[in-house]
Amino acid sequence: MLTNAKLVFNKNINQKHTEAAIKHAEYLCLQKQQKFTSLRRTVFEILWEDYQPLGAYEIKQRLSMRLGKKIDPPTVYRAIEFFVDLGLANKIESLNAYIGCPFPSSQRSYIFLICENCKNVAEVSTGSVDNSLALIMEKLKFKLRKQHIEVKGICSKCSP
Amino acid sequence: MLTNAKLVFNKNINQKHTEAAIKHAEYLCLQKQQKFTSLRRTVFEILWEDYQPLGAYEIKQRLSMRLGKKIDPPTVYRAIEFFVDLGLANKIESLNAYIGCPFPSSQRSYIFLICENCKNVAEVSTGSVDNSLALIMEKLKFKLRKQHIEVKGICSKCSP
DNA sequence: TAGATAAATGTTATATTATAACAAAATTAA
DNA sequence: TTAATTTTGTTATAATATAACATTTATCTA
Ligand SMILES: [Zn+2]
Ligand SMILES: [Zn+2]
Ligand SMILES: [Zn+2]
Ligand SMILES: [Zn+2]
Repeated sequence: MLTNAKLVFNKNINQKHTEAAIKHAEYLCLQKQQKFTSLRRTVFEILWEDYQPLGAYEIKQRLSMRLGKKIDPPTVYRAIEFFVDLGLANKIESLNAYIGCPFPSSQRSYIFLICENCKNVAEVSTGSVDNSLALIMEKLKFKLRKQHIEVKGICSKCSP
Repeated sequence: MLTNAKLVFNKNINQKHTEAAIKHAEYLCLQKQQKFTSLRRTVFEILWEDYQPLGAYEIKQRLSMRLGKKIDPPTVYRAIEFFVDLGLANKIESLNAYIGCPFPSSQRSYIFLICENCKNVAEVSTGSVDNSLALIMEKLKFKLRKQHIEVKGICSKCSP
């Protein structure tokens, strides 16, 4: 029953979650003395608006729409980097895409489940894989700073 | 003691391993009715020559040197794709780089250990992480086709 | 508050990674 | 040998990302 894991599907993300994410971002920025500027807020909202991985240029386009002016790549990449550095967003490497992090305060790491059929991405936070990994890293005397797990296959909704 | 894991460091890769990898590639191509052409062989050798992740354009340059003529990107990407599809090479997503696979026939999957200091990459094949992952995927009814794990930190040689 | 300092954003240009589309050559099949 | 298939060559371009410097905005200090 996944008692030791948390799963986040995009369909389950709603206005409430988004608002909570924004609140959390505001709080974290305050705590870390970082500025949650208007531009950054807008990018953050975009990252959450349908909770799907977005490419930088897709974000750029949406940002441009919202602000009613042309936006250049560095503007977007800077905002993305800001949130990734704070752990409030993640890059999905195999998609070159970015997504808000639903477990920003978790000490655990995440697994991204990428459905090759519907293209939806879910994110699961779990301790068991973390533990297995940590054990191996310890044996290898590898000081783990960051782990990144992406899984591709077919999600439950897409399989018969 | 890592009895249930195999680790491959680039320093431990030598001529013998490379030759074995080539033999295996030849065999697999024969088995799958794929052609291990001269061009592909050269790319394969490059992928193994110092067993470090190489970007496509680095491979392109080395290939160009070896063949003494200009090589265009599609030529390189095709060869890379050929080996990745056969499971004889892997892409390290966070580096946009490619590396020969030292466990081509393993049913297990791999973990890439990327040292942020010396930039070396090791590859470890282990069952325990696989099992943890498989368990979660089963619970989530996610049909796992492929998993990809990248770990960043400091390797044993670089830590005091 | 004025002026100095630092941080964020704007702007232009360019680097890096990857693929589309079509042509020619080489291999394999009929 | 001709036809079909696969591989490689070639040209052009798409997609992703960053460097460098200018301007604006926010923060600090005197
Ligand atoms: Zn990438
Ligand atoms: Zn996350
Ligand atoms: Zn699906
Ligand atoms: Zn190292």
